[in-house]
Amino acid sequence: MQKRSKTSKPRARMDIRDVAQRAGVSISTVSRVTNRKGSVNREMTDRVWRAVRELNYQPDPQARALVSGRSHIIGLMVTEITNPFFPELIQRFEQLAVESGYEVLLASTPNDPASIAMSVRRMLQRKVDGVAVMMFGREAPVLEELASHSVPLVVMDGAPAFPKIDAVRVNYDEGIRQAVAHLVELGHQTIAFVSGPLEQASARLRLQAFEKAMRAHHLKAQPELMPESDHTLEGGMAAMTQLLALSHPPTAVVCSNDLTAIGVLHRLFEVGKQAPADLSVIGFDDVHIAQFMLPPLTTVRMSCAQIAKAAFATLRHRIEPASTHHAPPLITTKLILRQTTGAPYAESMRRNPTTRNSSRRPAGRPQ
Amino acid sequence: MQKRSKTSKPRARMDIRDVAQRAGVSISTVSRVTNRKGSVNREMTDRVWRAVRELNYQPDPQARALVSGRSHIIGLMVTEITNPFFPELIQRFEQLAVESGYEVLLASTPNDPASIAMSVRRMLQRKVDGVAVMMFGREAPVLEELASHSVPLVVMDGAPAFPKIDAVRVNYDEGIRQAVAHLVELGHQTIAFVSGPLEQASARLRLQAFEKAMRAHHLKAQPELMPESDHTLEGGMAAMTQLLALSHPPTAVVCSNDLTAIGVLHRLFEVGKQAPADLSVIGFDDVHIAQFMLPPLTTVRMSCAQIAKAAFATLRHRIEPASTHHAPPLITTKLILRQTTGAPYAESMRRNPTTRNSSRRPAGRPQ
DNA sequence: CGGGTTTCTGGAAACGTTTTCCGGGCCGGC
DNA sequence: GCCGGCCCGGAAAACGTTTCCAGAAACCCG
Repeated sequence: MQKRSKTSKPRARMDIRDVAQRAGVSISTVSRVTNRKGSVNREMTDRVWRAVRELNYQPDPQARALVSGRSHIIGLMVTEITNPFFPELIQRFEQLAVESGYEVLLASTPNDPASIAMSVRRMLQRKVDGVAVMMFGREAPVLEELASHSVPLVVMDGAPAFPKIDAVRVNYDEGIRQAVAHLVELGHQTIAFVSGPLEQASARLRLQAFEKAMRAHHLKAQPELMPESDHTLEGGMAAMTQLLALSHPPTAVVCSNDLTAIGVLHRLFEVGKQAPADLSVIGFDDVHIAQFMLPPLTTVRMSCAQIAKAAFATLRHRIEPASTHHAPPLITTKLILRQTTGAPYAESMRRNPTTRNSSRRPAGRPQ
Repeated sequence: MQKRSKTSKPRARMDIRDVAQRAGVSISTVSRVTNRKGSVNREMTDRVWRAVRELNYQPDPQARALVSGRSHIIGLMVTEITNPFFPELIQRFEQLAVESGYEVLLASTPNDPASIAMSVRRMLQRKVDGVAVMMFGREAPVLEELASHSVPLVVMDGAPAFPKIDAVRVNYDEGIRQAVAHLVELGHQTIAFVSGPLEQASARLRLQAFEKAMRAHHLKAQPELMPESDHTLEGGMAAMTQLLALSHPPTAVVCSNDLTAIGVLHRLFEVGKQAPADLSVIGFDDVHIAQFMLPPLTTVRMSCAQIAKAAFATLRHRIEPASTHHAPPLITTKLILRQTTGAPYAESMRRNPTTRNSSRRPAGRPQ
């Protein structure tokens, strides 16, 4: 105890011993009070809290983690950080984490297995309390390694649930069903779907939702109308190039995400055409910038706030089983009508420049 | 030593003691070897490394941090994570950090002082080795608090250098000069500038660069042609609404960032006009999506790779003065010509749809 | 050949917590 | 009134490192 007094210079940070001394109790008591573990006398509790306030004591997370084994850090693994959907998701997730006393360790890895493996090692090494995984395909090895160390895990993706791994579940069907129904109602028959990388579960699920919706309308989903892309702007352009080369090009395209849709619109522009007059385009995600496209992009909205909330809730429940936990809801999706969809073009209106401008407004506007 | 043997169950993680035992040396020696501090016999060094490999030993960062005081964590404070420029920056920065053995702790705070203060506290508590600050105005309090704890600090913003704080310096002048020159060459006389939030240093510097460029061309930068906006899509729209209401609206608009420019384009679309026929628009940043706008956005490019590199290099140099450090270069900016700029409309060409298309290519192409 | 200096090594003390263990006091029951 | 159990508080043992310190060995130079 007088060992402390040897250090002559005033230390910047307060110690648990300082608090104990000031409150006139032992350090064990201080620990018990601040962690709300074990029971201590009411009066002592007050004294301790007072001392904590007066000295502005903050326990050292490192020391705490060293002995307790819990770091109060949550790992966040992201690949496609370029996709504007993710920053929003990240921000929301981080906010929730902080509110619950966790820090967020970021790992924005490229999508190759080596980098991912490296990130996992880092997470393990830092002893994260849990990991949230945002969308990469081939997640199996990651999940396995983390799960084998029994690190709580949540994937924000409708991945088929591994035994010990939670997943945020999204109802892709509803939104995509609405999208296809909308197009059919406008009179479209040949509808294409530009899918994401099929190694990703979410991309597969979206594709399946599309196929299901098409079947529901007794339309054939032909393989050449369903190119596999990669959820990037460039990928969208490439896919559109493919579709334009077909002998019977589609009159409408549903895209697996907004970035793809924007790429499609861009390619369309490059060949001197535009939506919705020459092609109807529907995106997915409803990223913030979608409504600022020219024309504003019709898309299927998926609330990233909901996803972040569900993801964090399930993760937290795994980490602290005591915390209250209402089973997170199925994330909903729904069509947002804007201006990239309209009736399939008729020859009558195609080569008429005056109607082109007026055709910017889509034909039917339910809602 | 035989204390260890009491633990009967096999522990998952390897200890420094395991390594020492296996290599037949003391733990001090192991520490010295793995940290490359102090000098040890060549043969022993080999033995230690071999043991490390064989046991797959990874030191516990928590324990290491506890005693050494260095956490090997770098804080990353971001506000406008919605701005697509930042995800790219974040990813690059994180990658550099990881390559140098650091982790990145993310704090994506809203822009209010309370949240920022909270984030700073978290950083301080986790004993980050350094902090990189990405663009918020009113940074003074943060910087002061961190600096007072002598935490190395770098702001990615041309902020006027505080005494002890590094800043990545950007040459805004060059790119904006090119932008204005380009517009003047096309024949524009009344050129507007939609600025960012002037509490941000970077926004102020961009505005000043514009004013300087205008003066260089003997053009007046009138206040009503320089609305203050906020670097968001919505802000761009609002500013454009203002500009459209003027009795003598501008024929060209330079924007403080791409998001603003996209907002401007969108508002233009809403009133039935378009770039470049009715208005020339130039953005700033050259975010990836800019080239996918319809029409592709002419903008001033600022390399986020360069910024990330410079930021990390300066920060690292502060943290480990030993590390090699070439003074990071002034970040360059330059005009990227795309399709949102053209000659100011003349009545003769306005209502002529055929020339409209051909005017998409900007007239002059300096550079 | 000896003394001093340098190089190398191991032991042990720190770092700031949580947690276990134990003892003492108090209460109730017999 | 005595004993058992229960609550509460303190001492001390971890946790896994780095770092200080001291001693041994080797080396250099006179």
